[in-house]
Amino acid sequence: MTADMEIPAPRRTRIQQEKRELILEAALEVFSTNGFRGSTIDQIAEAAGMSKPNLLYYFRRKEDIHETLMQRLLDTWLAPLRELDDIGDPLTELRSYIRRKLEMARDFPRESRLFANEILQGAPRIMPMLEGELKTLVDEKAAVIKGWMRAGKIAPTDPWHLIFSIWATTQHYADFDVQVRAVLGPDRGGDGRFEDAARFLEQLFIDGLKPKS
Amino acid sequence: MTADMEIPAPRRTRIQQEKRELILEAALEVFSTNGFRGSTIDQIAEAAGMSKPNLLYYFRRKEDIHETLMQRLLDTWLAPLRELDDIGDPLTELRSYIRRKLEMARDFPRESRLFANEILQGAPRIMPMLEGELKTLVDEKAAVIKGWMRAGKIAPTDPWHLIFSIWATTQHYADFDVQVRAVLGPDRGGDGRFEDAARFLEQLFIDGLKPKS
DNA sequence: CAAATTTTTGACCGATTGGACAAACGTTAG
DNA sequence: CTAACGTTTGTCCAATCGGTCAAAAATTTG
Repeated sequence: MTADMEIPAPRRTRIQQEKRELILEAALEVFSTNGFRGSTIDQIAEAAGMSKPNLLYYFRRKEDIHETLMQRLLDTWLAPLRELDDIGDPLTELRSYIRRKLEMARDFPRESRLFANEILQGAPRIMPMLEGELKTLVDEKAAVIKGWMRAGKIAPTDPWHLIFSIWATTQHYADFDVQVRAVLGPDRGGDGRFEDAARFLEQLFIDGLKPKS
Repeated sequence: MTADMEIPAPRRTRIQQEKRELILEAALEVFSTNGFRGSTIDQIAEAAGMSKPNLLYYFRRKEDIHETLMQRLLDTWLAPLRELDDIGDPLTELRSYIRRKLEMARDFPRESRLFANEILQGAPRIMPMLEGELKTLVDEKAAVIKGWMRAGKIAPTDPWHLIFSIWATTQHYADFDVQVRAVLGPDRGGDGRFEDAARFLEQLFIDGLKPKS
């Protein structure tokens, strides 16, 4: 595509695979909390329980780690949207999409923050993917949603901004978790906050704020 | 409070004030796009059109710039929420809050990204403010909103998560601007995207997605 | 066992970083 | 003019950074 693919190097040993996984796990932790430039190889090496030269034996450059991490992330990150399907009731379909995204924010907050960091800095490393793969997928799903609107199944509005609002509201609970917990306080900021959020978001997206009366 | 307040140094010259403003303006640009650790004093100095030692004559440490920037930010950042008032129609009041927040995302995207960067990294420098000033303000406004709900003016739901969702959806257009523009493409990603967003958000928050029928 | 190969490490390097400092420069007041 | 003060800069420094390298250690292979 835009550049030559990474050589599909034959990961020899299973041990080598495992060490690479170990490094990627440690790097996810470090990168997601400090950003790319804010993270050092030493930090990642220490988190992975090995020396810096040893880490560089498995990944030649710091960027290689980040790139590998980012490539994996994107697949799993877009999976929920890919599942959004034309079969079944539209409102139910959207409800489950919101729920899936919120579960991802709960279960994979580091991945969410890694992604947010990248976008915040102007997406220097994944811009082609945003304009290509991501845009294609969103356009496709926007068409599906537009179909639902034409069929009178959901209120007519802008499908793209609808998708943005789902991303924003759900990922907020991963990216801004510190703030959410600080504002909710010790009582309501516990594990229950995701269920509260799920309840609220469902109501917001389905019924809005206008009183029933 | 937690630490000794910054000494209210008597900013002597008006020229000195102006130079400090110049530096803060440049630092806002640099910090908001590279994060704190990703930014260098040299970058800020160059953006401000002066040499590094000269910059360090006005701010002794890199952290001082960031701290000053952050303190100013917080005041203006919470202003829209402070304006949320109990007088007037609740739905109208919420509508204007959303509009004001979206305008801030449009007009002050750098401030939004600076704040997002800080939160993403765990809010190491403003945690006390989140648990103190911010929580107090949000709790106060949540009480106002709860009053509206009890009066049947808006649908009963969780006021805290409502505020979160407004923050998330509006700031998304500043923090994830690159992604928004990439997905919308050249046609719809132009200046009109904020008006589209305003229209969509108003409908979402007032009526939700359920068809009128 | 021994040879070959893979893995790990200590030592090191050049570049960049935040910051210090004294000297030079400019401006203003007497 | 000149002394005092505020401003600017070139130079320097120690710490940290990403990354190299050769040699040691461990493991695999025959």
